[in-house]
Amino acid sequence: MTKRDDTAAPRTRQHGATVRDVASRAGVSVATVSRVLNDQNVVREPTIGRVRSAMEELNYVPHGGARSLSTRRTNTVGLVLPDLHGEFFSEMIRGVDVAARRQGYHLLVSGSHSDWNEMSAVVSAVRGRVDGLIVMAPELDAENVHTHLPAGLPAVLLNCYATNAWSIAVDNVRAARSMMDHLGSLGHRRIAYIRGPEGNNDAAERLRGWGEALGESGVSQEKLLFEGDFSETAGYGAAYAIMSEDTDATAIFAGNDAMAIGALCALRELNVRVPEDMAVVGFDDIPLARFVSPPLTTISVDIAELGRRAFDLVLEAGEEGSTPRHSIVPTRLVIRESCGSRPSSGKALKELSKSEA
Amino acid sequence: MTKRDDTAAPRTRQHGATVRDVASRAGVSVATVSRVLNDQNVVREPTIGRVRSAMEELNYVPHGGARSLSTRRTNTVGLVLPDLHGEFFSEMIRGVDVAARRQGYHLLVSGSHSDWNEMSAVVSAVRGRVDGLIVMAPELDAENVHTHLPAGLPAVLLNCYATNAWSIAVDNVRAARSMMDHLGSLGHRRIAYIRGPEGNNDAAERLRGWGEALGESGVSQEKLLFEGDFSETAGYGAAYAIMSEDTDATAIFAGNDAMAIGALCALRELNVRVPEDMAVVGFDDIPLARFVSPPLTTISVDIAELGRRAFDLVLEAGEEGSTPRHSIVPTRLVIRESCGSRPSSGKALKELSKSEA
DNA sequence: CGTCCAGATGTATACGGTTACATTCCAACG
DNA sequence: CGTTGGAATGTAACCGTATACATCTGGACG
Repeated sequence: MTKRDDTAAPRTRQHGATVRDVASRAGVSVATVSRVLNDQNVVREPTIGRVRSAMEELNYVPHGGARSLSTRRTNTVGLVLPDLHGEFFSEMIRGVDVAARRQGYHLLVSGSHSDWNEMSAVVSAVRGRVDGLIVMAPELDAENVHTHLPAGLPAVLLNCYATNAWSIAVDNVRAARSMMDHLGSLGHRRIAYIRGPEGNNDAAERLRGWGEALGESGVSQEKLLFEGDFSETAGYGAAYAIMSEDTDATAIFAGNDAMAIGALCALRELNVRVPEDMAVVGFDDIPLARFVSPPLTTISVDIAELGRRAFDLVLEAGEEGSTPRHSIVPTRLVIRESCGSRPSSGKALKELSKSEA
Repeated sequence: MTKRDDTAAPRTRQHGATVRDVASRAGVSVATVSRVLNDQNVVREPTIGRVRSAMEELNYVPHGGARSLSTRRTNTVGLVLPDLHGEFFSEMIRGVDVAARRQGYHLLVSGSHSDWNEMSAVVSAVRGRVDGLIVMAPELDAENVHTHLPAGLPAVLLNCYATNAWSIAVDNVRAARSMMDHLGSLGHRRIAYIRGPEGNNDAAERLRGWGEALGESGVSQEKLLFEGDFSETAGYGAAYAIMSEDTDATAIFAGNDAMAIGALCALRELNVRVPEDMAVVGFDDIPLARFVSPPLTTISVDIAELGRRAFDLVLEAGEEGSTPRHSIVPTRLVIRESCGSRPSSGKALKELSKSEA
């Protein structure tokens, strides 16, 4: 293999020009070209001009990958998700993207992982492509995720508490309790709960919030807890169960909006009026929530904000000598009509156009 | 600067082990390690074993960036979008992600670009980080986008026709015509249209489909075309205009579902029954479409499929000697109740649970 | 027993940048 | 006019991997 001749004209090739091409064209060294690129103010004006026009003429675009190898910084964060379906993930991606762009970072997204093996493979595959990772593995044991992450790669766990690891989560417990407070203030004491799937972190915490609040008001969980898996059909079935069993419940708290909407369907079929005969509330504030009848009282989670903060945490985790921190993002109680504390209006469009402003 | 000593034990550093560390530990050369990595079947079994266990012991993970620089392949595609809000982009990302993963590719996402300058900056910044690009620049002149893309980087334009450039688009014209056919078969002749924003490709093509079909049935567009910008409020306003002016329209075809839903709200306020007094149809089949009352007849676009195909096109565009091709993804007419060809049932849940199966 | 050959392994360069250190240049100063 | 010193620029060593080519190894063969 012949040694490369730097002074020759650019070789014909489909790949773009390099610093060396620019250097020889401008009659300077590669170092100078690099210095102009990263505009350190050490190059004299006339030289800068020569280099700039050489870059122009050759249509030079820096090679990000090569730069990364040299600087050991990719300016990219990875976002590893179990799935990409639905509003949650889309908002999450958007939040991270916004924060990343603001700091000049790129975003590498990877979704659709059914198990940790697949995730793990991806997590390995991105070494050298990202400076840090945001990982969401809701069904996995928090401590394990942490130890399975490549050492030295800053990582933030999403919706997942773990000692000795960076993480960020929605304040599910407090949110559930605030919903319980609200229902309590409306006079509800026996509040049935439709829980999310076993092993899901969010589900567990929301359940805990409900249970704690219920206990403090002196009501036993017995007969008030119903199985669910976050799907509409689960909520539908649970509502039927709640109405057919002897629960004395006056309100239904569903672990997420999808189940709440399923419950609403069931109650309508059973001719149970909402909220007059039974209050129904959900969790998540999905876009649909304001359109169902009656509009659903729920907990709003600013998911994009979650994404933004997660990104900031990754940067923080990447700083030398920083120690793991757990961040919690607050939620907001959204009172609509399904809980009975607000008169029915039936105008979804109003709220809709407001939210667009 | 001292020359690196390959035979020494791995230096302490926060960055992971390299091929050299593995090589010296296994008592072989870096070339052999590399060969084991890319398992070419040229290394003898005992050697493979030594290398493998050395990798294990050092917790070695290949450095993707370095590998890319060497092989000139990143196994990454870039997805450049104007925005990340909403179902469309989320599904698009999902579609591309699925297709990419299947082929062992990573996905670099970039959204939230307000103008072409921002996009252009990103497109440049990803040189050396991606093997190809999927670009959506709906408001930009197709020919221009193409010429502004870095030469030699395979790129596929989304929803954007351009001669001499790879592109893929939804078959808006045919879809709009099929909707018109359907309305025609229900006896509608004077069909009002609420258009999307100027300069938007989808909007223009859907409008064309409507106009052509209308013309062929001998009806003038005069008085039947209404302004809109794809927002609910625009549909809301347009419906008011349609009802107050002397149009004789028996059906409203909105350029997208959001406007159709806005129109439904307006008609309800005006006590116009849908579909008895006025048929309303949309375009896109957003999730909400089946939940509004009455459920909306619309055009379903398999956006994830669009994404998958776009990815395949990028790979094709990257092949040596391939010539630009334009791909079109088909749509599906979804008949619900708002057009009047189906009896009202009021059970959204049925369709919902079916779609989950 | 020397030769030859194929298969296994090693050496060194390239990928496209950045940057520590070396060198050059030139004006100011003794 | 020789020195000196700081600014501008050049040289070459890296970043971590892949791979063309060189070298080595050992068995088959004459």
